Amino acid sequence: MGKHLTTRAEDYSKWYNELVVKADLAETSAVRGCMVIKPYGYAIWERMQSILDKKFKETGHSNAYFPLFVPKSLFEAEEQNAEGFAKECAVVTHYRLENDPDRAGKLRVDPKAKLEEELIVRPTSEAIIWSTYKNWIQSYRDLPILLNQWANVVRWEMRTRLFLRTAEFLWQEGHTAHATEAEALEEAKKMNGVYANFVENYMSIPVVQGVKSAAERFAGAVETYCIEALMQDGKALQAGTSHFLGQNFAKAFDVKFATKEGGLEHVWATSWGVSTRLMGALIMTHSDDNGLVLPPELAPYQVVIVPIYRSDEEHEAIEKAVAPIVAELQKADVRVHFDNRDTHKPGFKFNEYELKGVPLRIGIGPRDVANGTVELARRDTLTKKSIAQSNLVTEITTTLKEIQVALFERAKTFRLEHTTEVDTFEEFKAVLASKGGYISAFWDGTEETETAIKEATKATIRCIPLDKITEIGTCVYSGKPAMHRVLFAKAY
RNA sequence: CGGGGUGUAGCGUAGCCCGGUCAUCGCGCCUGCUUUGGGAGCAGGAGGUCGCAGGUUCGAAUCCUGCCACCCCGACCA
Repeated sequence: MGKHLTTRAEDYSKWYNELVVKADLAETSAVRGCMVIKPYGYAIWERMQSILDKKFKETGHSNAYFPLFVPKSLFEAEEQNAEGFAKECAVVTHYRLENDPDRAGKLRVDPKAKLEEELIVRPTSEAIIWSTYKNWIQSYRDLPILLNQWANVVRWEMRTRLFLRTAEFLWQEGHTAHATEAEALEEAKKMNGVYANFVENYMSIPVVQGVKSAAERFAGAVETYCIEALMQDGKALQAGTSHFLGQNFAKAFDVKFATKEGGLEHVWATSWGVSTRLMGALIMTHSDDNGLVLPPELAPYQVVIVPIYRSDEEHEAIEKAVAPIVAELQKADVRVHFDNRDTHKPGFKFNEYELKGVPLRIGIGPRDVANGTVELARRDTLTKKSIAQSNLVTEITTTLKEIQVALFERAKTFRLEHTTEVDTFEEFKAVLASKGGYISAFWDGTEETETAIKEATKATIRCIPLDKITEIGTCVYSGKPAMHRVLFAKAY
């Protein structure tokens, strides 16, 4: 068993933190709970951003940007939302510093510069955006509004973890306004589907699409759709959410529109988001004891070329052989990197790129130059084979596609093996304690039962799957009638 | 904010109980030579207010007090 495959939280956590740092993705910063995303980690995030951004545009959305600060009066307008985030807000109370009269060379907050009204650093932007939409919407002709923003938000969490939960994180948040309930509901479902498609096809992470129980729902939402992923330690991770907000925000911010028929109605809303937390999901889903494993779609470099030589003559011959390979791969839109550094030995580079998860590695030395071959190594299977340079581009483009699918299938198999149907609470607890993962069980639909199970086991309802089968059963906890199974798990 | 743990070079650590050639070792870094198909070898070298502030003592990494930071578990949470 690899050391990464452990359900011991402490060990897994240590493995995860070390990997994030060693693979050069990110590190903790001196600022409480915050993270520095390093160039390599950010390059992966940029890949994710560009793919998602394209999908948003394809589905009719535009990008915009709204302020970081939300005046307290606006923030508290939608009460459920405000209450939900109240305990984790950073608050700006002053706007100026001055020299400290008691400590030379030091500064203090100028007590005279206290703000009339405090500014909340956005934990999410519904409030600031809906206070703006109020001015933009008068008629049904102004609808729908389909906007997205790439931004940072701040949630003052007690305990943080690189990528998974940081005090400040990067994300995108879509905020849409619609004339009808049906259209808004459709939008919320559609964007959840966009997320599922992205996470499965680009990140190679299988997800369950579902809706949240009332207790797990976004504060201020009528319905929360979500995608749920399963990590290698058997814990679930919410990978993205899409909320149908009903008319809650329109009512709170008094956003009405004149209908075609001459009536006046509140606008229907959605919001949806994914964050740098997806980086955490990526790391925890595919990595092994040798480091990160990146799906080709997201890898900043899909192929790295490592030259092996003794003499300058050999080096020159290799450079000459590599040049056309690089050109051809680039022509085929393969992201390739020729690591021609002479400061590190091949063996060092092999390990470095494995740690960084580069999907394919080409090794080329004097033997290959003589034979017209290269050595091609796969990161996901750690296998190597010798192939002819003439077949290289085809071989590589095909293999990259294979890896993309293989990673998904491997993760899906893992999920299947870690999804257990149980019918008694004894089984429920036993499975949770032994192998974790998803537990599919009948639930009577009440919050009391949900809470009782959470208190007894730490497991929560991850979602009510969209593809649930309606059948008559008895609740695993209360024994009361239940209509369908839901997924329970311990979660991040 | 509760419970537990840890702070010694860029990183990881030994020493702490029993105060005194005690600042250890490994990785990394620098120089030179030899190396280069899986994290190179040898030789030499640089790098530390032992988390911070007090106290006890002839003498403190070591004992005492206070503070700070980080990690894990809980509460909170994407």
